[in-house]
Amino acid sequence: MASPSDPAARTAARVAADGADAVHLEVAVPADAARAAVEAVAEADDGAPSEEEPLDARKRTILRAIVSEYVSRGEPVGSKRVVEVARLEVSAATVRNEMSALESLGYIAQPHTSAGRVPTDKGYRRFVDDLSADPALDGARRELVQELLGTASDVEDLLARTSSALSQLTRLVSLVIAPAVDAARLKLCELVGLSPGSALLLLVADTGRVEKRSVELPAETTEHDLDRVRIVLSEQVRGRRLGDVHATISRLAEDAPSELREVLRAVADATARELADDTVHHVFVGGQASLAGDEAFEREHLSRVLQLLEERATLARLLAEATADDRPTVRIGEENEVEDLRAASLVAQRYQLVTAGSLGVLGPTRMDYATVLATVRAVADQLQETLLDLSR
Amino acid sequence: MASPSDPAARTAARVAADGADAVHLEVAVPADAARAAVEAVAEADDGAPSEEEPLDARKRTILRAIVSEYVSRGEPVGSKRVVEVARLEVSAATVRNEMSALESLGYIAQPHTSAGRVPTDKGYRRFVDDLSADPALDGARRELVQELLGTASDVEDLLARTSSALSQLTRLVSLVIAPAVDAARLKLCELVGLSPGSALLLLVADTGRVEKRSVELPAETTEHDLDRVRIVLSEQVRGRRLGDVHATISRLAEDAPSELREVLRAVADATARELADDTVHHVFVGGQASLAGDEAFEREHLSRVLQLLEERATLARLLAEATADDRPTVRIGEENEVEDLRAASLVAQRYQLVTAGSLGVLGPTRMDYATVLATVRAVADQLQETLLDLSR
DNA sequence: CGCTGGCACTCCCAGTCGACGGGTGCCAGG
DNA sequence: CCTGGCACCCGTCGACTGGGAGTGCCAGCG
Repeated sequence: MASPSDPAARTAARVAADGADAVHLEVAVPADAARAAVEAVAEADDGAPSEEEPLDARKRTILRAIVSEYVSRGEPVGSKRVVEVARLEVSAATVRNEMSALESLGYIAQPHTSAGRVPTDKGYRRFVDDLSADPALDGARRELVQELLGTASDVEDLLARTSSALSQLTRLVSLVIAPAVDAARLKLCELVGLSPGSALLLLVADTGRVEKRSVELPAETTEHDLDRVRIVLSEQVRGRRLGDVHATISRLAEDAPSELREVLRAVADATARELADDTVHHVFVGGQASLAGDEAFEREHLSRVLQLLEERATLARLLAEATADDRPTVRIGEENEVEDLRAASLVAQRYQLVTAGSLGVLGPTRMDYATVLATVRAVADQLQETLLDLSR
Repeated sequence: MASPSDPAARTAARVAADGADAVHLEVAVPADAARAAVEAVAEADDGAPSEEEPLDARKRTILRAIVSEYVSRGEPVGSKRVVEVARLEVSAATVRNEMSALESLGYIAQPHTSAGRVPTDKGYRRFVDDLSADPALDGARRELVQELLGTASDVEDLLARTSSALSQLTRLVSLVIAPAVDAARLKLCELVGLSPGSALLLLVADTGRVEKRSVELPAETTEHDLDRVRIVLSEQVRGRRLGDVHATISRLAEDAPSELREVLRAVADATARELADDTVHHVFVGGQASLAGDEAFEREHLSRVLQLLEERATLARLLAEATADDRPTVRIGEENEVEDLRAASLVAQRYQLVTAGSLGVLGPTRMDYATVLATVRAVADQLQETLLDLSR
């Protein structure tokens, strides 16, 4: 599989090509088969990190087979198919008994009596927990990630491209939120007069992020006043944290000569809005189109999810909350608090810069968790690296 | 939102609500067939594309009734209903004859033999052309527009909110593109060192728009060099047009002392990308969710349209091209060159600032053109006014 | 005791049939 | 030129049916 003349181009072509009828995973299945064989013999009891009920090796194998088969085929999978795909040496009837057990444990369910089985949220959860610690992305894709994110003209552009890459690679909705800025140090604080009554306040952080706010100036403000304010600001604010700017300027206003006080107050007002609006504007969403193609979402439902994707503030909260620690997080179906996402899964990871931002993808619960996890990890790593490069 | 007694709002709500059980019809095929038939018989007016054939008053009334009834109800409308809704003093049979005539003229079509009639693209076109010159928005909505757009902290924020307002008011996909900047005058040109190897170039236009580009500095650049470059830039570039910046800085680089030349070249490089990326980043899209609710778009199709909405560059081109003159533009179905928009209509209008930007909405051909046109106009007007205020 | 093949059963799905009804086109008469 | 009447067309809906996939259970086997 790995001897191409032009690896990057080939991967790109493949990624582009198989979109039509979604054969998601090439990674997971063969790996599963191999691991299944081993565990069937060994049956080493797992360390049981959280409160998972013990599942014997064969049950685990069967569950794994059902999940990956259902993910790739999209149809309920029956006992016969399980035998084939998991290469089990037992009969379908035996598997049926096991499946019946798995069902009463809540890992799988049948859409209708006498249809095949489908993983439940709990089943997916178990599947994900049982995944090998860190699934790696295959070389070609990793190269593609590097190619897509290696260069960047500025942070914002980079994040936008990250989002685009993520959605292209996974064919899911991608979410990227910019690192919070309140801990970043200010490199520049500038006030630009646009017209007699108004000015623009510019704040540039050492991460390269630029915030701007228009300021309504008192009517009697002179050019000269403005110059003085500019100097004061530039001197006093530089080097401070963005989160402290409002307090700093407010204090300046109190101590300032009366003719400058009003102007400084206006500037302080402008910075008050800063932190509230802040993250909101910096959520990047890509690949909504993929949702429409997915049968998991009915019209009505689809519409609500798309609406959710437009509420940047909610999204930011959602993602931030899901990436509380450093490890990749998977929220499956009902595990999502948000009502509209009960049929969806979120795979997210944090990335570090000065402060952490996060990124992830959102898609139907029926997704190829192994590959998606690997991709999210790889993209997060690459993003972090490029960001580091950028502020090197 | 608007009060429920407000007729326009009621219409909008109804249109939005009954999407669920609307019939999907292929307008194109029967229309083509009909037109072919006509041309075979009549073969008189082949060469006249944009000229409207005369239509007697009753036919116009009937067409109008069919369009508005179909838009609000979503079902093919029969002769009997036309009589009711248009309050005609003739019998259904008579109307049937007229409808038959309208059909062979290509204004309406039947989805299947012996179903009611549905407007063709040509029918909508005629309907729109026959609309009273400028449909006004009712008071309540106009107030709402003002409320939504009256205040703004900066241009970008304003445009984002315009987009949101537009999609909420029309329940369609909204598109807003920022005014092109190359004619705007620069108020500030600043170079901020972020780390030894890199800096950030800031350009602020008198419209309040901020452009930023990161610049890779030559390794040997000193703090002092940077200060000198900063002064040169600040002096030489201020007041110029954004479109001329690249040329100006390139010239500066040639004339500069050798130790500054490389730095200025790097800055010039950064501004080269300016105009290309420019408009791309400043397209605001809102209300995608409304597409999902609409039966006019099949899954596959929906997905392609959503994808189109993510290609900002294409969108910008599309919209700019549609708003060549000052008047509101309506592109109905097949009138759109873009393949994926054959089932959609675009209603757009330009707004003026220093240079023109444009905004509009995109939705199924089956939309309430009168209300939508009025809304687009009102929003464009209000936006323009607020922008003017902002740079007063 | 666990595994197996066999078997009856359940239920979805796709296709067929027929009644129904809305809407049309045409025609003969005012 | 308009009208009521009438035959006809066709899509929709419900009922019915056969096929098929998958299950649960059971009796028998190693």
